[in-house]
Amino acid sequence: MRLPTPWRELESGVCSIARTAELIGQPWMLLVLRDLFNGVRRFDDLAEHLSIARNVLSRRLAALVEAGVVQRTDYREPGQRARQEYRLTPAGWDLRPVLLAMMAYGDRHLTDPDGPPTLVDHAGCGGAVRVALECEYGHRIEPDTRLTGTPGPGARWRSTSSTATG
Amino acid sequence: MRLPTPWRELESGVCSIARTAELIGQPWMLLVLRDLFNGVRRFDDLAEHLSIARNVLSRRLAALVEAGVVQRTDYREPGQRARQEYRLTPAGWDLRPVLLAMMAYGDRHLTDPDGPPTLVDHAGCGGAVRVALECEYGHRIEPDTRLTGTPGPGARWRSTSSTATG
DNA sequence: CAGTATCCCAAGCGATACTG
DNA sequence: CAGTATCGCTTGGGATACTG
Repeated sequence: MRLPTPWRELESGVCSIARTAELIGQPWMLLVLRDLFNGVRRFDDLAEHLSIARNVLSRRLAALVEAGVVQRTDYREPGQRARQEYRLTPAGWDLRPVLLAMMAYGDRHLTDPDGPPTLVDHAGCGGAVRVALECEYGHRIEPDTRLTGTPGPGARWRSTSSTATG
Repeated sequence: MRLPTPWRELESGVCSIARTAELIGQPWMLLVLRDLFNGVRRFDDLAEHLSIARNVLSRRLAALVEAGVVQRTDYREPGQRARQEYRLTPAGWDLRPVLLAMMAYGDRHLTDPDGPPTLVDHAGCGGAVRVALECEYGHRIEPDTRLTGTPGPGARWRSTSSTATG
């Protein structure tokens, strides 16, 4: 089915996916975030673990700080000299579902036959963590469940009959 | 806290996030996927709507096909000549949570004051769709809930005390 | 309409060297 | 240890032109 031109009205710039992609779609960004979620906090540790050029890492961290995803802080361990660390902000933690959804996809479709390299569990009870879609009325959304996209308050586009995502 | 060197054992190559990032982290990829989810299926429509160079789009679609995310099919509308279309495979639909999680982040943190540009609803009941984290025993995972990462069957790294993601 | 081929050019990665 | 500055050099995007 040929989509009507209204789609043209949906500028990439006012799309939440596009805006998020602008941030996390940069090279290295997702891996930097992965390491931050995993508790790596120091510049040199990130640089070494990722084997990323230091100037690139510097730019990426700056972008994360500017986006409010990461906070740079000075701290001092007792008896040691001052150091700096990069720590996710609450906004940063809101990216966790993105990473976990990516991990779920990779585990399912891109993994060696022996199985997933990493298991993530709920620290409280040890249960495996899943990413689930649901609607506000509590219905589970299965992979093939139909979704509809409609213009929201900040929209610059008109409605179409198309589905799935926006 | 200084992470111990075991982290070095976690090659990026055997990380599900890294592998998924290799696919969807390429420039344009996320926007191509967004349009595919939204029902855009024809080469020229994608090229025009995204304002992407045609050769780049060609490469991206090829990568998606090779990854098994998209299937290229010939079809013919009655009375029309044959056309081709790109359609998400079931594996492709498994990327929907990634896109929706990105959208949720963008809606919350990167949106203009007037609100989100697009609303996604459960087609059955009209309820707004949310991305939720939960553990296998049904506990909700809030943004700040602690998670633990441990080596899985396909791991090439040793355990650490670190948390959150793998 | 649906691509592929070719070219040019800039962005930006990586390496290295340098400062607090 | 934690970065910034400089500098090639390559990758790869964009425009254009060309085929089924």
